[in-house]
Amino acid sequence: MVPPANSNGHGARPRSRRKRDRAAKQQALIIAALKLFASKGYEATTTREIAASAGCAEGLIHRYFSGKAGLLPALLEYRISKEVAELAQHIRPAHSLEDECLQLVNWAVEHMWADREFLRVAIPRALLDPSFGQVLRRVGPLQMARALAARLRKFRECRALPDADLHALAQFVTVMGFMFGFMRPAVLRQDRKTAANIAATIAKLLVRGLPSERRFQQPAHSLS
Amino acid sequence: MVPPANSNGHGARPRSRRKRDRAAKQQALIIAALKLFASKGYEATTTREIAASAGCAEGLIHRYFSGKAGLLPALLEYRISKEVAELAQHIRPAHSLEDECLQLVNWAVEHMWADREFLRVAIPRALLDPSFGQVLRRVGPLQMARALAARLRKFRECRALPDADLHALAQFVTVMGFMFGFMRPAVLRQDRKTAANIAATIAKLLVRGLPSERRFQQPAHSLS
Amino acid sequence: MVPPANSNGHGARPRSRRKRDRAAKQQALIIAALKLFASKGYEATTTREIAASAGCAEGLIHRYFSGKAGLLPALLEYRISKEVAELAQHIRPAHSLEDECLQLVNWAVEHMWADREFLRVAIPRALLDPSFGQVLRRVGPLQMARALAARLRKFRECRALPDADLHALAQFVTVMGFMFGFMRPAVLRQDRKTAANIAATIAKLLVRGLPSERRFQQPAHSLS
Amino acid sequence: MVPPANSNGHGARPRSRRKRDRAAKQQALIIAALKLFASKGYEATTTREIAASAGCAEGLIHRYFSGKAGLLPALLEYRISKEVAELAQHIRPAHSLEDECLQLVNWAVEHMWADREFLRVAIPRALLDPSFGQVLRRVGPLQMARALAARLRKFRECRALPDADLHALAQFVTVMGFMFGFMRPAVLRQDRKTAANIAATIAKLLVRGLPSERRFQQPAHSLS
DNA sequence: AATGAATGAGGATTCATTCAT
DNA sequence: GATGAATGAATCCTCATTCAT
Repeated sequence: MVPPANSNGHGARPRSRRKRDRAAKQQALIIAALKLFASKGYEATTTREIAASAGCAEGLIHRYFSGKAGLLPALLEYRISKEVAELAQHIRPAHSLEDECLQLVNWAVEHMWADREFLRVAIPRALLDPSFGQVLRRVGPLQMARALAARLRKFRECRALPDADLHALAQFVTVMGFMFGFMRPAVLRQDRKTAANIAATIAKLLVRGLPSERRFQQPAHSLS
Repeated sequence: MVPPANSNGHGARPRSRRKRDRAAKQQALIIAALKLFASKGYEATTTREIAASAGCAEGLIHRYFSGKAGLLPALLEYRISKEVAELAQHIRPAHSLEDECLQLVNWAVEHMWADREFLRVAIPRALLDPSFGQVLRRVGPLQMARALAARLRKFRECRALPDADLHALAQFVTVMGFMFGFMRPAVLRQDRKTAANIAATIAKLLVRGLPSERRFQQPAHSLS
Repeated sequence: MVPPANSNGHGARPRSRRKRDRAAKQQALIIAALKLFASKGYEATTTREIAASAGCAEGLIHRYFSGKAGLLPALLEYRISKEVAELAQHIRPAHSLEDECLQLVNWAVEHMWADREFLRVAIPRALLDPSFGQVLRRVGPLQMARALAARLRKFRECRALPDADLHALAQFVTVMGFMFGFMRPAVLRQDRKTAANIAATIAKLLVRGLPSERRFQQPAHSLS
Repeated sequence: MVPPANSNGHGARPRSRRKRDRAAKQQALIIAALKLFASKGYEATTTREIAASAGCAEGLIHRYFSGKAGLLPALLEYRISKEVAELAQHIRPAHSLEDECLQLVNWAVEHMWADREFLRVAIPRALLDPSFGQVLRRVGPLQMARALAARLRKFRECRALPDADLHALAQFVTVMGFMFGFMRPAVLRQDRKTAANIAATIAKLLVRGLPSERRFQQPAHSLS
């Protein structure tokens, strides 16, 4: 919905003050709003600041988004449009379910940290606006968990895992990502490394209980 | 900062009354602020509303807390003073580490839900004010994790558990509580029961990997 | 200022079309402005509304009338150009001065009511802009009174009437028209019929004192 | 409703900037608003100007009148509260109906002129707000006509006058007052003297047709 | 000490006007 | 010449804070 960057083919010339480039201005406003809302909060950010930071007129906020409030849904859409499905495609599957889990937790932690600006804006909004919260759940943890589950299901070890457990595992990953990639470092100001270590330690604790190829390979010794 | 309910064992009238009144009004203001901040957000709540809801004059907010902003630290302190150490004392230790973990996760979920009003106020604040975030970490997850670790250490099974793992376990419990007791139901509007179920499923997944008495008792069959 | 409907007898196409279009758009803008100013007031009407209602671009208001304010004089001129001298020509002279007066008062009441849209715009303007007021007086009551006086002078009864009285009589007619044709029904929301009746009753009161053919002819009987 | 001037008994001392005198401030605001609305129009007057002119804070306009718009009804009430019944009591009855009529027309002209500030505000409002127009009719011409009719009825000559005529006569007086005391001089910028003369001439025209003591008493000479 | 009336800085929004297309 | 997107000055109003009572 939010049009892509739209660089005008020409090298950015002195460019007279008045330009007509709706898409670019919209995006500039959204990005400026994201930055400002994230750092000072929605209420404390003035439309004037946003316009100044985006390099355009205050009035455009009202023309394009019909008011300051309209920037919030636009923000959500913008982020979704960028993110869709780039989820777990950037990392290669590990060789074992255990390693995959550990790797995914690490990835989730990084991912959430990378997304912290958006989360800083979205979470306070979700607290105030139930419908915003619901949408956020759908496009956030729900979507992510689905993608993760799809990835995990490919492992042979999972054959022995009930579906509910598999989904729980996926959720576990998102939860660890959110807590130790965002809440702890970005909200509670815990050292990022410390947070990541805790996440890894917890993940290791959990993977111990997962079905293991190694164990499958030595079924004779297996307990039952 | 917030005077306790009112000591002054003596029956001295005029002074005592004064003090009692003052303390009562302070508390009334704090409680009113908590309720209003939680439901409408800090910025959208006016000092007039708070005063009205607390049944006293607007000016008192400034006299007692030196402004609207001063209500936030007062809120934090008030909550701490109430909560200290009531942590895990209300539930009896389970008979096994496994059961204890499951039980604690359940408890943590309930606990966070019960605390949701405070969290609704505190989290957006922590996002905007780093020092608030740090304090919150100390009085929140950190304190809780310590208490939980102390509880867990009592279990014999933990002898085999490195200290880091034990702390990770404690953190795991707080994380599950926060996510499925607060974030999911209160922020992302997920059904509370659903959230609690996911928490329990994840917890079961994890406890499988924990050292177990049963397994210790039957070392012969144990895997390694 | 407002070009006439379009002269240019020749069939020259492109230029002529242009002119016609231009004139048509100007008139459309004026009419749209009249309607909107009359119903919502000058200030509450936006140039965008006017342009939309006239079916052309906002910018034209500035090109043709050099701004919103320029529509007001244009409005005045437009109305004058339409109205000039159609004054008392639509009704036939009565047989006596008395009847003529009554008839003219009725006519004036109707006339002012028919003109209410313009008056709704013009009067508030005259209140704010002295020069507008003066122009309005000249093209309104003054012109009308002159035309009425010319008409009345034709009656034989008026020979006995000083010129001042004759002019006063003409003014009386315009005043009654304005008050009971516009002010009472359009501004003070009095029932139109009621207003017209009062006007007629007052007029009858006045004509009693006028010189009368009958009385001159039959002075002996006069008193009865 | 609007409390009277309320001079505080003390001689106006240096008087610290901050005073608590609701009634006085309300009135000051109303008077400032009347003056400004009358001279620049309602829309062109800013709340800041009003506050400055009244010597108090802008916010009070919203506290007392709940917004700029609230000043209009307040204005109406204020004017009514002052005016009630002072109507025709300031002039002594004349000795004949004729003289009374002439005298009343003069008075009405003066009265409307004295009220021009209020009328300058009220009439544009009535044009935009039907209910304002209705109220205005009731408290303006209607009330005035009633008072005038009561006065006129006392004259013996009126015994011969049907009630409808008597009321028409009263209306005639108000109409002349409004037109030549307000519309002509204040709106159409006609010279005040000229306007008053026309009013007098018209009135003389009308009184000629009224029943007359003299004529009744000396019917024989009447015609002259 | 408590009250709440008064203050006025600061913000979102509207809209006439300009000007790139 | 016509269009309507962009501009930003100017407005009403809110609300934390002050302070007379």
